[in-house]
Amino acid sequence: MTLDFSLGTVEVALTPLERFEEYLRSRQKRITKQRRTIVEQVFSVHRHFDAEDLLALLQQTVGERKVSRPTVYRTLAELVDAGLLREMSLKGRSVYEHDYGYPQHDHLHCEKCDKLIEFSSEQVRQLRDAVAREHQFRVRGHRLIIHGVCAECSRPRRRLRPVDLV
Amino acid sequence: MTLDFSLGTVEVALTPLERFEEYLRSRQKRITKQRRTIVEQVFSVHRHFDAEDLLALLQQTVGERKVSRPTVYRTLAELVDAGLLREMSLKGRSVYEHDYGYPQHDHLHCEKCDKLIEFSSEQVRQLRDAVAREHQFRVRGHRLIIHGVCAECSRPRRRLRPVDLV
DNA sequence: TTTCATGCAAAATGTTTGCACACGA
DNA sequence: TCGTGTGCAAACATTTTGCATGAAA
Repeated sequence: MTLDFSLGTVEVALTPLERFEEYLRSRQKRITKQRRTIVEQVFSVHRHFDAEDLLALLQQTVGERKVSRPTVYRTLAELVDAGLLREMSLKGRSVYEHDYGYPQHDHLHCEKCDKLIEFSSEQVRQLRDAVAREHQFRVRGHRLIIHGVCAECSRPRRRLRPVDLV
Repeated sequence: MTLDFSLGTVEVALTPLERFEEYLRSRQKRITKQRRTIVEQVFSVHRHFDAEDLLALLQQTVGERKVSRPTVYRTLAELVDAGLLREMSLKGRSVYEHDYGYPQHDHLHCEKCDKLIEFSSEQVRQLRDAVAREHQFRVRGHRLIIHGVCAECSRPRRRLRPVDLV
Protein backbone atom coordinates (compact mmCIF):
# COMPACT_ATOMS: atom_id res chain seq x y z
CA MET A 1 0.00 0.00 0.00
CA THR A 2 1.58 3.27 -1.10
CA LEU A 3 -0.95 5.57 0.50
CA ASP A 4 -0.41 8.17 3.15
CA PHE A 5 -3.23 7.96 5.60
CA SER A 6 -1.43 9.79 8.37
CA LEU A 7 -4.04 12.38 9.13
CA GLY A 8 -3.86 11.40 12.76
CA THR A 9 -6.86 10.38 14.79
CA VAL A 10 -9.65 11.94 16.76
CA GLU A 11 -10.01 11.14 20.44
CA VAL A 12 -12.90 8.81 21.07
CA ALA A 13 -14.08 7.27 24.31
CA LEU A 14 -15.34 3.96 22.94
CA THR A 15 -14.00 1.39 20.52
CA PRO A 16 -15.94 1.16 17.24
CA LEU A 17 -17.54 -2.06 18.41
CA GLU A 18 -18.61 -0.54 21.72
CA ARG A 19 -19.99 2.47 19.89
CA PHE A 20 -21.94 0.26 17.48
CA GLU A 21 -23.34 -1.81 20.32
CA GLU A 22 -24.49 1.37 22.00
CA TYR A 23 -26.19 2.44 18.77
CA LEU A 24 -27.85 -0.93 18.36
CA ARG A 25 -29.13 -0.98 21.92
CA SER A 26 -30.52 2.55 21.58
CA ARG A 27 -32.64 1.32 18.66
CA GLN A 28 -33.57 -2.00 20.19
CA LYS A 29 -31.61 -3.81 17.54
CA ARG A 30 -29.65 -6.94 18.22
CA ILE A 31 -25.97 -7.47 18.75
CA THR A 32 -25.36 -10.47 16.54
CA LYS A 33 -22.31 -12.52 15.69
CA GLN A 34 -22.41 -11.18 12.11
CA ARG A 35 -22.58 -7.54 13.10
CA ARG A 36 -19.69 -8.00 15.49
CA THR A 37 -17.64 -9.80 12.87
CA ILE A 38 -18.20 -7.05 10.32
CA VAL A 39 -17.27 -4.20 12.66
CA GLU A 40 -14.13 -6.05 13.72
CA GLN A 41 -13.11 -6.75 10.16
CA VAL A 42 -13.87 -3.22 8.95
CA PHE A 43 -11.95 -1.50 11.73
CA SER A 44 -8.97 -3.83 11.71
CA VAL A 45 -7.36 -1.90 8.83
CA HIS A 46 -7.74 1.66 7.67
CA ARG A 47 -8.54 1.58 3.99
CA HIS A 48 -11.18 2.31 1.42
CA PHE A 49 -13.34 -0.63 0.45
CA ASP A 50 -16.63 -1.54 -1.17
CA ALA A 51 -19.24 -4.14 -0.28
CA GLU A 52 -17.65 -6.82 -2.46
CA ASP A 53 -14.20 -6.26 -0.94
CA LEU A 54 -15.64 -6.76 2.50
CA LEU A 55 -17.69 -9.75 1.47
CA ALA A 56 -14.62 -11.39 -0.05
CA LEU A 57 -12.66 -10.86 3.16
CA LEU A 58 -15.46 -12.35 5.21
CA GLN A 59 -15.98 -15.31 2.92
CA GLN A 60 -12.34 -16.33 3.04
CA THR A 61 -12.33 -16.61 6.80
CA VAL A 62 -13.37 -19.93 8.27
CA GLY A 63 -16.62 -21.36 9.45
CA GLU A 64 -18.09 -19.20 12.18
CA ARG A 65 -17.15 -15.88 10.63
CA LYS A 66 -18.91 -16.18 7.26
CA VAL A 67 -21.47 -13.49 6.53
CA SER A 68 -23.90 -13.41 3.62
CA ARG A 69 -24.09 -10.69 1.00
CA PRO A 70 -27.43 -9.24 2.13
CA THR A 71 -26.16 -8.99 5.69
CA VAL A 72 -23.02 -7.22 4.53
CA TYR A 73 -25.11 -4.63 2.68
CA ARG A 74 -27.55 -4.24 5.56
CA THR A 75 -24.79 -3.84 8.12
CA LEU A 76 -22.83 -1.34 6.02
CA ALA A 77 -25.94 0.83 5.89
CA GLU A 78 -26.27 0.60 9.66
CA LEU A 79 -22.63 1.52 10.19
CA VAL A 80 -23.09 4.60 8.03
CA ASP A 81 -26.22 5.46 9.96
CA ALA A 82 -24.43 4.97 13.25
CA GLY A 83 -21.71 7.37 12.15
CA LEU A 84 -18.99 4.74 12.12
CA LEU A 85 -18.45 4.76 8.37
CA ARG A 86 -18.56 7.38 5.66
CA GLU A 87 -19.90 6.43 2.27
CA MET A 88 -19.05 7.95 -1.08
CA SER A 89 -20.11 7.14 -4.59
CA LEU A 90 -17.27 6.31 -6.93
CA LYS A 91 -17.65 5.00 -10.46
CA GLY A 92 -21.21 3.95 -9.81
CA ARG A 93 -20.70 2.05 -6.59
CA SER A 94 -20.45 2.82 -2.90
CA VAL A 95 -17.04 3.06 -1.29
CA TYR A 96 -16.62 3.19 2.47
CA GLU A 97 -14.04 4.47 4.94
CA HIS A 98 -13.71 5.02 8.66
CA ASP A 99 -15.50 8.02 10.06
CA TYR A 100 -15.58 7.30 13.79
CA GLY A 101 -12.25 8.24 15.34
CA TYR A 102 -10.92 9.59 12.08
CA PRO A 103 -10.59 13.26 11.12
CA GLN A 104 -12.70 14.92 8.46
CA HIS A 105 -10.96 15.01 5.09
CA ASP A 106 -11.45 14.98 1.33
CA HIS A 107 -9.94 13.04 -1.55
CA LEU A 108 -7.85 13.15 -4.66
CA HIS A 109 -8.89 10.31 -6.96
CA CYS A 110 -6.46 9.01 -9.57
CA GLU A 111 -8.34 7.94 -12.66
CA LYS A 112 -5.41 5.81 -13.82
CA CYS A 113 -4.73 3.62 -10.78
CA ASP A 114 -7.95 4.34 -8.89
CA LYS A 115 -6.02 5.33 -5.79
CA LEU A 116 -7.68 7.64 -3.26
CA ILE A 117 -5.38 10.16 -1.58
CA GLU A 118 -6.69 11.84 1.52
CA PHE A 119 -6.14 15.48 2.34
CA SER A 120 -7.40 17.71 5.06
CA SER A 121 -8.31 21.35 4.66
CA GLU A 122 -9.99 23.62 7.12
CA GLN A 123 -10.75 25.95 4.20
CA VAL A 124 -13.12 23.47 2.60
CA ARG A 125 -15.21 23.37 5.70
CA GLN A 126 -15.24 27.15 6.05
CA LEU A 127 -16.17 27.64 2.43
CA ARG A 128 -18.90 25.03 2.68
CA ASP A 129 -20.42 26.68 5.71
CA ALA A 130 -20.28 30.13 4.14
CA VAL A 131 -22.00 28.96 0.96
CA ALA A 132 -24.63 27.10 2.94
CA ARG A 133 -25.35 30.11 5.13
CA GLU A 134 -25.82 32.24 2.05
CA HIS A 135 -28.43 29.79 0.77
CA GLN A 136 -30.03 29.14 4.16
CA PHE A 137 -29.07 25.55 3.65
CA ARG A 138 -28.72 23.21 6.64
CA VAL A 139 -25.47 21.30 6.10
CA ARG A 140 -25.17 17.64 6.95
CA GLY A 141 -21.88 17.03 5.21
CA HIS A 142 -20.09 17.30 1.93
CA ARG A 143 -18.00 15.35 -0.53
CA LEU A 144 -15.15 16.92 -2.44
CA ILE A 145 -13.31 14.71 -4.86
CA ILE A 146 -10.56 16.07 -7.06
CA HIS A 147 -10.21 13.95 -10.18
CA GLY A 148 -7.03 13.61 -12.16
CA VAL A 149 -3.80 11.67 -12.34
CA CYS A 150 -1.51 11.06 -9.38
CA ALA A 151 2.21 11.76 -9.33
CA GLU A 152 3.19 8.13 -9.86
CA CYS A 153 0.90 7.61 -12.81
CA SER A 154 2.07 10.87 -14.40
CA ARG A 155 5.73 9.91 -14.27
CA PRO A 156 6.32 8.10 -17.53
CA ARG A 157 8.22 4.94 -16.82
CA ARG A 158 9.27 2.48 -19.47
CA ARG A 159 8.65 -0.66 -17.53
CA LEU A 160 7.86 -1.74 -14.07
CA ARG A 161 10.81 -3.55 -12.65
CA PRO A 162 10.12 -5.90 -9.74
CA VAL A 163 11.79 -3.36 -7.43
CA ASP A 164 9.26 -0.74 -8.40
CA LEU A 165 6.36 -2.92 -7.58
CA VAL A 166 7.08 -3.12 -3.85
CA MET B 1 -39.28 28.08 -10.82
CA THR B 2 -37.73 27.76 -7.42
CA LEU B 3 -34.18 27.44 -8.59
CA ASP B 4 -31.57 30.03 -9.23
CA PHE B 5 -29.58 29.02 -12.25
CA SER B 6 -28.52 32.54 -13.06
CA LEU B 7 -24.82 31.91 -13.11
CA GLY B 8 -24.70 33.56 -16.52
CA THR B 9 -23.11 31.94 -19.52
CA VAL B 10 -19.70 31.52 -21.06
CA GLU B 11 -19.04 32.89 -24.52
CA VAL B 12 -18.88 30.15 -27.10
CA ALA B 13 -18.42 30.36 -30.84
CA LEU B 14 -20.49 27.34 -31.82
CA THR B 15 -23.88 25.99 -30.88
CA PRO B 16 -23.79 22.73 -28.91
CA LEU B 17 -24.89 20.85 -32.01
CA GLU B 18 -22.19 22.43 -34.16
CA ARG B 19 -19.63 21.67 -31.50
CA PHE B 20 -20.73 18.06 -31.30
CA GLU B 21 -20.65 17.68 -35.07
CA GLU B 22 -17.12 19.02 -35.06
CA TYR B 23 -16.19 16.50 -32.40
CA LEU B 24 -17.79 13.66 -34.34
CA ARG B 25 -16.06 14.60 -37.58
CA SER B 26 -12.69 14.85 -35.82
CA ARG B 27 -13.12 11.23 -34.75
CA GLN B 28 -14.62 10.00 -38.02
CA LYS B 29 -17.85 9.28 -36.27
CA ARG B 30 -21.20 9.84 -37.94
CA ILE B 31 -23.72 12.58 -37.56
CA THR B 32 -26.92 10.62 -37.20
CA LYS B 33 -30.53 11.59 -36.72
CA GLN B 34 -30.46 10.16 -33.19
CA ARG B 35 -27.35 12.04 -32.10
CA ARG B 36 -28.80 15.28 -33.43
CA THR B 37 -32.12 14.67 -31.70
CA ILE B 38 -30.42 14.02 -28.38
CA VAL B 39 -28.23 17.13 -28.50
CA GLU B 40 -31.21 19.27 -29.40
CA GLN B 41 -33.33 17.83 -26.63
CA VAL B 42 -30.59 18.06 -24.03
CA PHE B 43 -29.72 21.67 -24.80
CA SER B 44 -33.27 22.93 -25.18
CA VAL B 45 -33.62 23.35 -21.40
CA HIS B 46 -31.07 23.93 -18.69
CA ARG B 47 -31.63 21.33 -16.03
CA HIS B 48 -30.19 18.31 -14.33
CA PHE B 49 -31.31 14.98 -15.71
CA ASP B 50 -30.43 11.32 -15.82
CA ALA B 51 -30.51 8.79 -18.65
CA GLU B 52 -34.06 7.68 -17.86
CA ASP B 53 -35.37 11.26 -17.82
CA LEU B 54 -33.90 11.86 -21.23
CA LEU B 55 -35.17 8.56 -22.57
CA ALA B 56 -38.67 9.34 -21.36
CA LEU B 57 -38.59 12.71 -23.09
CA LEU B 58 -37.41 11.13 -26.31
CA GLN B 59 -39.91 8.30 -26.17
CA GLN B 60 -42.86 10.62 -25.78
CA THR B 61 -42.04 12.55 -28.94
CA VAL B 62 -43.47 11.18 -32.14
CA GLY B 63 -42.22 8.78 -34.75
CA GLU B 64 -38.99 10.06 -36.23
CA ARG B 65 -37.51 11.29 -33.00
CA LYS B 66 -37.60 8.12 -30.96
CA VAL B 67 -34.25 6.92 -29.66
CA SER B 68 -33.52 3.61 -27.95
CA ARG B 69 -32.10 3.19 -24.48
CA PRO B 70 -28.66 1.90 -25.55
CA THR B 71 -28.27 4.84 -27.94
CA VAL B 72 -29.18 7.28 -25.17
CA TYR B 73 -26.50 5.81 -22.93
CA ARG B 74 -23.94 5.70 -25.73
CA THR B 75 -24.62 9.27 -26.77
CA LEU B 76 -24.53 10.64 -23.22
CA ALA B 77 -21.05 9.15 -22.86
CA GLU B 78 -20.01 10.81 -26.10
CA LEU B 79 -21.39 14.17 -25.00
CA VAL B 80 -19.41 13.94 -21.78
CA ASP B 81 -16.33 12.99 -23.76
CA ALA B 82 -16.89 15.88 -26.15
CA GLY B 83 -17.06 18.28 -23.21
CA LEU B 84 -20.69 19.22 -23.80
CA LEU B 85 -22.02 17.62 -20.63
CA ARG B 86 -20.74 17.16 -17.10
CA GLU B 87 -21.56 13.98 -15.27
CA MET B 88 -21.88 13.44 -11.57
CA SER B 89 -22.79 10.47 -9.46
CA LEU B 90 -25.79 11.00 -7.21
CA LYS B 91 -27.50 8.29 -5.20
CA GLY B 92 -25.92 5.61 -7.28
CA ARG B 93 -26.78 6.88 -10.69
CA SER B 94 -25.32 9.34 -13.22
CA VAL B 95 -26.79 12.83 -13.41
CA TYR B 96 -25.91 15.19 -16.24
CA GLU B 97 -25.88 18.93 -16.80
CA HIS B 98 -24.63 21.40 -19.39
CA ASP B 99 -20.93 22.04 -19.44
CA TYR B 100 -20.38 23.68 -22.81
CA GLY B 101 -21.31 27.36 -22.62
CA TYR B 102 -22.01 27.16 -18.92
CA PRO B 103 -19.75 28.38 -16.12
CA GLN B 104 -17.96 26.08 -13.71
CA HIS B 105 -19.89 25.60 -10.49
CA ASP B 106 -20.65 23.23 -7.63
CA HIS B 107 -23.80 22.00 -5.92
CA LEU B 108 -25.87 21.95 -2.79
CA HIS B 109 -27.97 18.80 -2.73
CA CYS B 110 -31.14 18.68 -0.68
CA GLU B 111 -31.65 15.20 0.72
CA LYS B 112 -35.34 15.87 1.34
CA CYS B 113 -36.57 17.07 -2.07
CA ASP B 114 -33.52 16.01 -4.10
CA LYS B 115 -33.11 19.50 -5.52
CA LEU B 116 -29.68 20.56 -6.78
CA ILE B 117 -28.75 24.19 -6.15
CA GLU B 118 -25.84 25.57 -8.10
CA PHE B 119 -23.24 27.89 -6.67
CA SER B 120 -20.07 29.32 -8.02
CA SER B 121 -16.92 29.89 -6.04
CA GLU B 122 -13.51 30.88 -7.28
CA GLN B 123 -12.14 29.72 -3.93
CA VAL B 124 -13.00 26.10 -4.61
CA ARG B 125 -10.93 26.15 -7.74
CA GLN B 126 -7.99 27.85 -6.03
CA LEU B 127 -8.09 25.45 -3.13
CA ARG B 128 -8.32 22.49 -5.46
CA ASP B 129 -5.31 23.64 -7.45
CA ALA B 130 -3.27 24.33 -4.31
CA VAL B 131 -3.98 20.88 -2.87
CA ALA B 132 -3.20 19.22 -6.19
CA ARG B 133 0.09 21.09 -6.53
CA GLU B 134 1.09 19.96 -3.08
CA HIS B 135 0.51 16.35 -4.08
CA GLN B 136 1.95 16.72 -7.60
CA PHE B 137 -1.45 15.66 -8.82
CA ARG B 138 -2.56 16.56 -12.35
CA VAL B 139 -6.11 17.90 -12.01
CA ARG B 140 -8.78 17.06 -14.55
CA GLY B 141 -11.70 18.37 -12.55
CA HIS B 142 -13.49 18.06 -9.28
CA ARG B 143 -16.92 17.52 -7.77
CA LEU B 144 -18.01 19.24 -4.62
CA ILE B 145 -21.45 18.44 -3.33
CA ILE B 146 -22.72 19.88 -0.08
CA HIS B 147 -25.39 17.61 1.38
CA GLY B 148 -28.12 18.78 3.68
CA VAL B 149 -31.58 20.29 3.70
CA CYS B 150 -32.61 23.30 1.64
CA ALA B 151 -34.39 26.40 2.98
CA GLU B 152 -37.81 25.29 1.74
CA CYS B 153 -37.60 21.82 3.19
CA SER B 154 -36.37 23.18 6.50
CA ARG B 155 -39.38 25.44 6.81
CA PRO B 156 -42.02 23.14 8.23
CA ARG B 157 -45.10 23.13 5.99
CA ARG B 158 -47.97 20.68 5.85
CA ARG B 159 -47.80 20.02 2.15
CA LEU B 160 -44.82 19.21 -0.04
CA ARG B 161 -44.73 20.57 -3.52
CA PRO B 162 -43.67 18.32 -6.35
CA VAL B 163 -39.95 18.21 -6.87
CA ASP B 164 -38.99 20.00 -10.01
CA LEU B 165 -35.47 18.80 -10.27
CA VAL B 166 -33.75 15.50 -10.14
C1' DT C 1 -41.20 -16.97 23.65
C1' DT C 2 -41.21 -13.12 21.27
C1' DT C 3 -39.29 -10.44 18.14
C1' DC C 4 -35.69 -9.33 15.18
C1' DA C 5 -31.74 -10.87 12.00
C1' DT C 6 -30.06 -14.00 8.76
C1' DG C 7 -29.50 -16.53 4.43
C1' DC C 8 -31.35 -17.95 0.31
C1' DA C 9 -33.19 -17.09 -4.00
C1' DA C 10 -35.15 -13.89 -6.69
C1' DA C 11 -36.04 -9.19 -8.02
C1' DA C 12 -34.98 -4.55 -8.90
C1' DT C 13 -32.05 -0.92 -10.75
C1' DG C 14 -28.96 1.22 -13.74
C1' DT C 15 -25.97 0.35 -17.42
C1' DT C 16 -23.47 -2.33 -21.04
C1' DT C 17 -22.88 -5.69 -24.82
C1' DG C 18 -23.39 -9.04 -28.96
C1' DC C 19 -25.28 -9.16 -33.08
C1' DA C 20 -28.07 -8.49 -37.35
C1' DC C 21 -29.71 -4.88 -39.90
C1' DA C 22 -29.91 0.15 -41.23
C1' DC C 23 -27.84 4.11 -42.81
C1' DG C 24 -24.41 8.12 -43.31
C1' DA C 25 -20.35 9.40 -45.89
C1' DT D 1 -20.16 0.44 -51.28
C1' DC D 2 -18.09 0.46 -46.77
C1' DG D 3 -17.94 0.81 -42.19
C1' DT D 4 -20.14 2.81 -38.39
C1' DG D 5 -24.55 3.33 -35.60
C1' DT D 6 -28.83 1.52 -34.17
C1' DG D 7 -32.26 -1.34 -31.87
C1' DC D 8 -33.28 -5.50 -29.83
C1' DA D 9 -32.63 -8.81 -26.43
C1' DA D 10 -29.83 -10.42 -23.25
C1' DA D 11 -26.11 -9.84 -20.06
C1' DC D 12 -24.09 -7.38 -16.32
C1' DA D 13 -22.98 -5.22 -11.85
C1' DT D 14 -24.62 -3.62 -7.78
C1' DT D 15 -27.93 -3.47 -4.41
C1' DT D 16 -32.51 -4.69 -2.45
C1' DT D 17 -36.40 -7.65 -1.10
C1' DG D 18 -39.74 -11.62 0.35
C1' DC D 19 -39.86 -15.21 3.04
C1' DA D 20 -38.83 -19.27 5.94
C1' DT D 21 -35.67 -20.32 9.39
C1' DG D 22 -32.50 -19.20 13.24
C1' DA D 23 -31.05 -16.80 17.22
C1' DA D 24 -30.90 -12.62 20.62
C1' DA D 25 -33.15 -10.82 24.47
